[in-house]
Amino acid sequence: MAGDTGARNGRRRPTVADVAREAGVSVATAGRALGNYGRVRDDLRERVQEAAARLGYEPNVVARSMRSGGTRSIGFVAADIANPYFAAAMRGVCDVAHEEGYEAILFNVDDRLDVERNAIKVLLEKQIDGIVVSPISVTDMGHLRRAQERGVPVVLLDRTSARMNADSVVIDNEAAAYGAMAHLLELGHRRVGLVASVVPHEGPELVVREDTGRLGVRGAVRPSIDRIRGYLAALDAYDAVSARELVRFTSLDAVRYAEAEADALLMLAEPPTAVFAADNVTTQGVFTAARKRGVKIPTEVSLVGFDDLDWTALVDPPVTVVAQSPMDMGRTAAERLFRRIRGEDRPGARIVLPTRLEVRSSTAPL
Amino acid sequence: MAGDTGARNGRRRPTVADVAREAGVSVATAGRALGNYGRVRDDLRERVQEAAARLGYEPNVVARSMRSGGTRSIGFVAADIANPYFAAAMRGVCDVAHEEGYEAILFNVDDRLDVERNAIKVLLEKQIDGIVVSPISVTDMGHLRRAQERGVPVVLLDRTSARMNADSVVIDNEAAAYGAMAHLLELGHRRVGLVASVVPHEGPELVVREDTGRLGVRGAVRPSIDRIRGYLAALDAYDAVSARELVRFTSLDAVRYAEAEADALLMLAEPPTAVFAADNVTTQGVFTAARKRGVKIPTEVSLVGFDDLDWTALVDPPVTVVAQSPMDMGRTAAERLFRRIRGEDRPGARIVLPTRLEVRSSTAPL
DNA sequence: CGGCTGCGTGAGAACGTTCTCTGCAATCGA
DNA sequence: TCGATTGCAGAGAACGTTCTCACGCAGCCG
Repeated sequence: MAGDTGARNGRRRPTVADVAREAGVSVATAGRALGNYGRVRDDLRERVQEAAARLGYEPNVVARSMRSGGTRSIGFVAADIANPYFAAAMRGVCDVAHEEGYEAILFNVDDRLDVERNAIKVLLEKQIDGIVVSPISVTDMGHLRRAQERGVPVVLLDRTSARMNADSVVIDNEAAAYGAMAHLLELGHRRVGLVASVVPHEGPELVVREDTGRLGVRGAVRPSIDRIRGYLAALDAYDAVSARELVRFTSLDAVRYAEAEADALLMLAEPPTAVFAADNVTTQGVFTAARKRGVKIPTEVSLVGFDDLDWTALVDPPVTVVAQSPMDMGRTAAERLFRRIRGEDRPGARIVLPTRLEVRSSTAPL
Repeated sequence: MAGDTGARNGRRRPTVADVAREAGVSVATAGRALGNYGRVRDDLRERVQEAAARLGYEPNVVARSMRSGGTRSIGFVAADIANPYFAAAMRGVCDVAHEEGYEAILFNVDDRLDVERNAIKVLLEKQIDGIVVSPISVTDMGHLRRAQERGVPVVLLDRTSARMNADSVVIDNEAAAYGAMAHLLELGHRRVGLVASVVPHEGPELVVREDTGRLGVRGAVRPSIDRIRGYLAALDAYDAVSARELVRFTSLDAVRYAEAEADALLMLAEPPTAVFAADNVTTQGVFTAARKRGVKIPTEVSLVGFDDLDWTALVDPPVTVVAQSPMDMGRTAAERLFRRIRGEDRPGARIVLPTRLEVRSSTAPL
């Protein structure tokens, strides 16, 4: 039985030609009977199907793709599939693909633009029918545009880009952040810190506005930057402290950087009375930092996080978070993609899914 | 710009023939120059490559697969990709695949055997080169064996089956469970509950042994059953209470069932002083149930869980868990798969990766 | 100078499917 | 009864790549 674990054994897989010979008909007829196209007399169809069953015939999808040009598979490209956000999105994309009779091919790009470019290239070579991508950069998208020019539809997940005419599925990051901040500010907090993950070379630029002396932010339209924008807008609206030292950036990949930044924030001479963590990695970082330093939540510092992951409800105290639904986002993105694949051709739309502020016990009045 | 979002535009993608014509050589030569096989004179190779660049030629992988028979992609089939365990495993599989120049196609089967069978069928039709699968059933594996017979190697993840000659990558579930239990029993606990997820129709059968009156378990070699076995073995070794009412089964999909079972366990007239949760879903269920009922961990009940997920270290108290590394398991499985794909042909091996008992604060002396 | 070797090129087949086109036979209307 | 029409089978091309084979040419040796 040693030779049975997967080495090709001699017997060739039967093809349409084999079935045709077995059934005593032409290849064309066998093909029609098996592939359900054209017209075949009933008795012949049956004879062919019996022959196919006898030989254990299974169609060769590669050959089919070769003729048809389509592969009935789509690509999903994301920064890190082990991140619960993307895992859930992937799940949504996958489900819709299967409903449509398609398969999903997965690419992990680890926040590296060159890897993303290569992923798109490989997907195009594989003659994929469409791509759902959460692009690393929203400015450098030549590779995505090339896909479109090749006739392969692209849908952006969690990002929008002005440089591309494509559907995108996002949440209103600025409004969500504003809502989270409003909650803290209504509770009376006036000194609120921010910890946000940013992409190194596309990081936001914090500026001091000349007229008011308050902070502003410049940079492309990205989730993190929009959230920062919402944070600053809320500070302005409520006339709260707008200070550089209260704003902390980390890179997205590691929790421990987030934890270090959060720690520095909490240890300021004049520390914030509340913190808004702009994504799930920093949320975990702030929570951990506070616990390690023995800073009590919410009595000493209030916390609003981002993303309703399991743990945020399990910890003590449960964390108030901005909840979004990555699985729905994945589903929606895939649905839009299939509309394009079916030939719908209209200008790219920006689809905004709702968020919800899940108020729990990590926030309290000042 | 409305026509630019993905609809096929007239221009056909250039093929080797186009490049050959442009370079003024034969198709064969162009193919050799582009595909890096055979021998081509240097000046011709250059001319071809320039022509290819000029036309924007990109190889058609489908046509290549058609000739070669291989697709340079592998399939990954798992119950639920949104489950952190499988997401991490997927990550490992994906990484290795990319290192080897392969892609991974993902299938979610939602704990349904018919869906799994169909997934395997589709993967075979797609001429996939190999499959990593965490099969739902360890007895009904005809579909997996058929894949092997077709020459497609299969590696089992997190499961072993006596009915199949395939590599499998697992942990020693019985030993891991025994170790977790030994920890509790050494702390003096003698009345220890168990909550485990099982697959409905393949569930373990709990039996009372005639000689000793103590519990035994019958059933296929599955993670959950092996863990139950380890639990019972430890009870016997330490002469602890072996009682039916202390053993609770739930189905794998929902946390709330686990929570209900855990609740029933904690509310027994004579409740356990410690609980072993045999997987990550039940761990969360037990933790939540205890909190909702106000049962203090570890003072009123000690808890050992399974799987070192983020939240287990973040909650209060941090949970003692059996830690495994699904990402390594995914990597290892993929590595074995590629050895088979490269032609290695030897009897299937059972590869056991280590586990570690991560002792935290949810366990205390009786 | 003829045969041998080795290199590099081109023609053409092959992979397995689907689709187009031709042709045959039966049916129908005039 | 004849021509037009229809239904259906079969031959063969096409998809784009890779591989096999044959051939031409140069260099070498006997």
